[in-house]
Amino acid sequence: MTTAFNNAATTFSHGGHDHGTCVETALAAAAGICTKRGARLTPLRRRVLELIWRGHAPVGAYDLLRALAKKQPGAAPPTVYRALDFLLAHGLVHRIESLNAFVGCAHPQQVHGGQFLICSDCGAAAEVHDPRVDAAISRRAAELGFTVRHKTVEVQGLCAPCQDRLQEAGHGN
Amino acid sequence: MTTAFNNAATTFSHGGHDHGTCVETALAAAAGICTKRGARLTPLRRRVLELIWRGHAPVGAYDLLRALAKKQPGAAPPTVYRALDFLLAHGLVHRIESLNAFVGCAHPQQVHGGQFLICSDCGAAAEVHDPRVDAAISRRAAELGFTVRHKTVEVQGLCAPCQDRLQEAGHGN
DNA sequence: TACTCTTTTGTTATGTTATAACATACCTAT
DNA sequence: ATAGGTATGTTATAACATAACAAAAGAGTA
Repeated sequence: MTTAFNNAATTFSHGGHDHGTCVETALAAAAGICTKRGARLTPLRRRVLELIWRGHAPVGAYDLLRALAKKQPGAAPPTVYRALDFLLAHGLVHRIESLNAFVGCAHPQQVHGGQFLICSDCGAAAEVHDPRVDAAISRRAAELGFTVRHKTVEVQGLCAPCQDRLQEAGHGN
Repeated sequence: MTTAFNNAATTFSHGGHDHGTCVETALAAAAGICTKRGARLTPLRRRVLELIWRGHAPVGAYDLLRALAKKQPGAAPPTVYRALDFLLAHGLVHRIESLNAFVGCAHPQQVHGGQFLICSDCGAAAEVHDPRVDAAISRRAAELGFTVRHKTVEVQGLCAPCQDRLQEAGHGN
């Protein structure tokens, strides 16, 4: 299967794609995975996942909480953190360490560490899986006798559309 | 110059090295760099850097604050965060995003992003600079039209000594 | 020296992120 | 129906970080 959502081009396309498709695909995939594993994607967990998939920019736990609280007055920090724990454990979302925020996983079929390109301008985070990056890290760790449990790769910078736009804006100055 | 401190072997050597040398070397290097740049390594900043270099495990800002407060009753969060800002700006320490903590920089001569191997057992973080990792990330970003500003690479796992020790402990079970 | 400008530090308050601990409700299988 | 596990509600607090303004300390100059 080729997941059509959340590659770098889509992630950084700034509304130039049908985001409803991203959300639907992600929720359907999540439901399927949970069923297969006997895990329960409860309404609350599903709702949190849906809120995370509202955009391609990582979302903070308290942003989720505020959104959740609109329809669910009893919501408190543990409500959202417990849902996030579940989603993280099943590889349905990733935590972006450098932002203390969470983003939907583009490839939830198997749990994995992610590599992320994070645009400082539009805030979107694209998940990439470069085997060369992965291999280079694993190789270096092995050389040093270090056993890898989890890799975090987060690259801050500017996505192509934002570069273009900023350059445009610069012409007038 | 070859910096003898804080390579993976030293970092993960668990007291099997003269740590006083690490600290002295780091402080001397920091002093030299600041002088060269016309930056002021004030007693407070120097003290914070020294506290960070007490060990090879990343230290939280509030741990630093508690240590600082023993000899400096007026110390408050901004005291330590401002010192950290200075040290970060001059590349004398790194922030470990996945731990919200700070560690001394092994190669402060030029400001740079770091790659870290972080042992989940002993807590030590070794700074590595693998050009292949760096190149692989840059190459992938370039392919996607993404301009890199800062790379974060943090690998959680087990260092060699901890693996050995845990295996030893396992024999009895 | 006295003045002034800049940098650094002190101080108080608050914002933001995350978890502990215990109570309640809800499924599910016998 | 009921016991045992899983999920959620609820209150409180821990841990991490910054805003805003005041005071002090350094550096250059008249």
